[in-house]
Amino acid sequence: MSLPPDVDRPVETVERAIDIIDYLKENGPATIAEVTAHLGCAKSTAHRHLKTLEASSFLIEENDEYRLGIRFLDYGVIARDRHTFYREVKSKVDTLADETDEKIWCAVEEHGRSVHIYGAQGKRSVRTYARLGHQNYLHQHAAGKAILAYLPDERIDEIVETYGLPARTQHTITTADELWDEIEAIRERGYALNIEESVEGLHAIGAPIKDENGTALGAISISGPANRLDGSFLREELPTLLLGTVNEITINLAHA
Amino acid sequence: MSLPPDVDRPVETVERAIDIIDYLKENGPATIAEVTAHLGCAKSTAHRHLKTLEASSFLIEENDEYRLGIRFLDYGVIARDRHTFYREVKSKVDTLADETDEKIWCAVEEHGRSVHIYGAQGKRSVRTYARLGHQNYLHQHAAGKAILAYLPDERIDEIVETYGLPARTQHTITTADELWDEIEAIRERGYALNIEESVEGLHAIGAPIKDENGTALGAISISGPANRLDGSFLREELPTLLLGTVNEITINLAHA
DNA sequence: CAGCTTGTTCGAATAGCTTGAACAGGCTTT
DNA sequence: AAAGCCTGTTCAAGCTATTCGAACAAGCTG
Repeated sequence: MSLPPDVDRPVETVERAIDIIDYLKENGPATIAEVTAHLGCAKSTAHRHLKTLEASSFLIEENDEYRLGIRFLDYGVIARDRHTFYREVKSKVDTLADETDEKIWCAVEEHGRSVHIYGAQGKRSVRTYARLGHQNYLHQHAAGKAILAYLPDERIDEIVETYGLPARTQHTITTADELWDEIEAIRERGYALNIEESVEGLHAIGAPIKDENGTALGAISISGPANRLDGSFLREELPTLLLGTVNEITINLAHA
Repeated sequence: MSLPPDVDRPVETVERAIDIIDYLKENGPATIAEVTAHLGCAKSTAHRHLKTLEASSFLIEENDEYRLGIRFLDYGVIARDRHTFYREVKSKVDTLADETDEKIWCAVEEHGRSVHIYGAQGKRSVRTYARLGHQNYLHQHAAGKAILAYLPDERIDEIVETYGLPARTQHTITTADELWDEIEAIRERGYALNIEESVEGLHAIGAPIKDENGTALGAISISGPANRLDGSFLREELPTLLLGTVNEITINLAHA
């Protein structure tokens, strides 16, 4: 919960190791020379770090290049499976995908951002930038906004202050005033809409899964092309379907 | 490739951080006190490490406990998506699951072990210990044995020497002689069988996906209950189906 | 065969990690 | 209400272990 901490005296050696991992994540496989240049340190230092990370299979050496190991999947899957409602949500999300034939995402909040922990595609579902495990800004998409609206007000302020409101498309919410109006609307409706705010031509609706205090634990969204998800389908039929599913999940969670 | 290296002078501070991550992976969420006890170090040291890892969202603090962040999924999914044949394999595996109604796994080899990078379930597919991202011994299951048989002989020796041949069931191969006989058989047939070697009551067949040199890059397996996967279905129909799929993938890879 | 590049090893210096004690805050207990 | 006992957190000092840079080995290229 909360936000990533500002550590007074972080363990710099560990930060360097994380820096390497992040570099490989962003830029793909790299040689020692490349990593050395990125870190701005001695070649021998980079070498020692890479070999240490390789010993635990976090990194794999292939043709004189280091890359991220599939081992990360193991940790990610375990983290996901331990999430309170993942198992509960999975089957419902699969059902929703079958019923709507559209793309369904389930997201949870971590450190003031949203992470997609499960996705199911219907027959006609579109591919977007969204990816399993990817961190997103809460204000940029339907599931994120649904989560945001059901967090305590002071928490929302904190998050906006920390990350700002960067735009993705020309429809993305970029000012705090707009955001609070939107949150008001979401709280009244019970669900969030995303009208081309994350991807041009893409509409979506999202609804929160709440704990016993009414605070959002995560959210589920349905997304599809703007021309298909529109009018009463987007604003009446889909919300009914989605809120029904979310309601079932919430009840099951309360009795688990 | 190859095996995890024996590092001469590893970065011990990084090893400690990995130790924390592994502890949380094995034992679930833990308090600082618990981590301190596990590491056998000062409370302030554990604190500094935990906060450093939390700053990058690898760990998340919740109710005075630290747990693995869903962020690991991000790294894992990226590592998987970059794998040469993942995209190629995924759609074929989905098709196989539809055609057979059984559980299909796709595994790759890393550091002499196999990792499941994708799984698809058919309507009747069984649930086993197998999990996405989980590391397995190559000799214990169909996909692993298929990979093993198509590695260079000296590599096989290395792997057996490093990890030994631990048993899972009473049918698991546990001696080098048995293993070499099995490898011989697999090389002749072109596919591997798993007759209750990983789970009692579970049969499976696996076939390798090879690069231009004939070395295994990974493998695909079909598994199901022993009573259903048996006789000519297991030894004729399924192999034909599986080898056909694997062949398609191999050809597509060669022209990519 | 020389010259470049790569990855790897090793000793010395000093940066920074670890420690243990002390502080603050939230519980429960008396 | 106060005392006690947990937590998590901070800080200065000592010494461990990281970092550096140079030297070595090995593989390619011209």
